[in-house]
Amino acid sequence: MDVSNAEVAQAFEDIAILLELENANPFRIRAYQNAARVINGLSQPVTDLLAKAVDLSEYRGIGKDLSKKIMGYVKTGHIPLLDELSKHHPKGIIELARIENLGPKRIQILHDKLGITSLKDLKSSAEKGQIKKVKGFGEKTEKKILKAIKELTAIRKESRVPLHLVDQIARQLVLYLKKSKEVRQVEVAGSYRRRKETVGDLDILVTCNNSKNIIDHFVAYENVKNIISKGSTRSSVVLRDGLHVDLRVLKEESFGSGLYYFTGSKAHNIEVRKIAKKMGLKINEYGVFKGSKKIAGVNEEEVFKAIHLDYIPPELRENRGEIKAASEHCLPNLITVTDLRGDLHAHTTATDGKNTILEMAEKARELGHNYLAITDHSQHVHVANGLDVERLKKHIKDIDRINEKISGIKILKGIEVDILEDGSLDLPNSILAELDIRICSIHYKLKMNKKDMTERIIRAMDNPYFNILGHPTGRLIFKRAPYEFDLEKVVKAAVERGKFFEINCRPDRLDLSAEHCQMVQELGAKFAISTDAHSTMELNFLNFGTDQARRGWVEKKNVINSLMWKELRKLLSPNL
DNA sequence: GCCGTTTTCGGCCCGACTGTTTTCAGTCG
Repeated sequence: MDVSNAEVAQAFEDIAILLELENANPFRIRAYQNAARVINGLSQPVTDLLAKAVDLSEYRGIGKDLSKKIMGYVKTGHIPLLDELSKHHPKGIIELARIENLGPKRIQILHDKLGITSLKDLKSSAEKGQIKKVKGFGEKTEKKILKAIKELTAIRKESRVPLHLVDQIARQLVLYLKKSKEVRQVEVAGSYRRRKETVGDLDILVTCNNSKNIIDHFVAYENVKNIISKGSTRSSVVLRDGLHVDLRVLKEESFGSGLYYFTGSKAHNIEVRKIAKKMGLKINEYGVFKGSKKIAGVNEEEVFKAIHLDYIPPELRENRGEIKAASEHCLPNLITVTDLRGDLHAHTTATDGKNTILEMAEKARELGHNYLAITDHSQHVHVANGLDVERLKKHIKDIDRINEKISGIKILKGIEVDILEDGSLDLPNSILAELDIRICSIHYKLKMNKKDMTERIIRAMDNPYFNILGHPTGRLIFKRAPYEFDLEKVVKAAVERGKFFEINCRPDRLDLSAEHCQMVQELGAKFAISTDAHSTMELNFLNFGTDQARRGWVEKKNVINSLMWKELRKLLSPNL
């Protein structure tokens, strides 16, 4: 059966909820939650791994039993334990756990006392005022439940927001917080700081002179829709656009340990705290402690040092091997945005871009680029006014002219040429030969079967003029799944043929994903981090792709646009 | 259910806030 990783993870999460309802061993429950997280973080579908006879129990957090359950699920579409648990509990009970502040204990109580087995039941009981009468519940809880139901049906649970949108919200909020005279340090932690492609909520940390005043200032922010909690060191609100924001007030001597703690990820933190414990240390948001003596906490560097680890950049903190690497002093030398010497994918008014070659060139020069590749669409992409041979010839001359006119930057003559259904390229080699760079992308016929799509891409790579596979998986965040193909096969073919993979910086693409970056690098291939800019403003996107690359452990030596044009040029010459 | 420099049994990260209590359980991150 074709079972996606998300489905396997969901099944394990459901099992965890149902086990909680049965008062099962809490560590057994956690094992299912852990495994769900591990599966969600895999770079390849479990179905592929199993097809290659990979032993899933090699992954930390998946043991013999769960590995067997996954195999069974892939084979039969069922997990007997889940089926069994589902028999004991009404169908609607799992969705109850999605209501805020409603956990397994309270769900069980509501079930026992009021016979509630679904969201619908919950809603009607709350409306009738029955819930507040149950021991342990009260007026406020009942109101909260009603509100949560309303919100859940309004926005569903898919409340993660793309990083680039959160970026803007976070910047504004940080500026607002800094307006208060009480504030000394402000830092956004959480998955935002780890630069995940989507963010669930914002965790903001501050140090200040007076914690009550800063929390009052925080909840008074004009975009706050409602206040969830407001204590002496912590407050939680929802902004008008639906984003949850937590503010935590820290003491200056604990800022580093607090920042570390709230940056996460949770899986990373748990692992590190286990290590600390083995060393006889305790690590929490207030510092690293030996007995009652605090030995670190002012900054993150100090925290890492205290537990004998090299400094781990936030983007790597996912418990995917970074802790071991840090203890063995072999963390990757991650690419940074300032390592990049130029941009290898941009469009102009010749096709579907908003700015001219000259405008794009000037902006790229302003950004300090050594080069900018102009890579407009090829003829098959009619909707984008793609270039045919004649128009491309003229385009090449136009670029030559701009190069004569402008100094301080090299404009590369390029194309984003379509990979056609049969694996041929959308323009003849005779014209491709006149270009400095060729990005090859798929824009149509996305729904081919896996085998055909894999062959289509590899056949394209057989063309000596093929340089870079553009937005390699075609996914659009929240909108479109990657097309089906065997990435591993394609990477191996690319390595043999000297072809490269784009890390497309557009916030709605971020293609390759972090997990894919890691896998592609491990197989020995190299990357181009490119904006795919359709306007001068979008030339600023480089940081989003770089964040993604860093999350995928990508090293500077494996990014071709970290080279100056003189060096890069050799890598792009056709292998005839 | 997972895991192993306490290694095949016996542990498993840690604290804040809320609401309902009158000392704490439940939930969350």
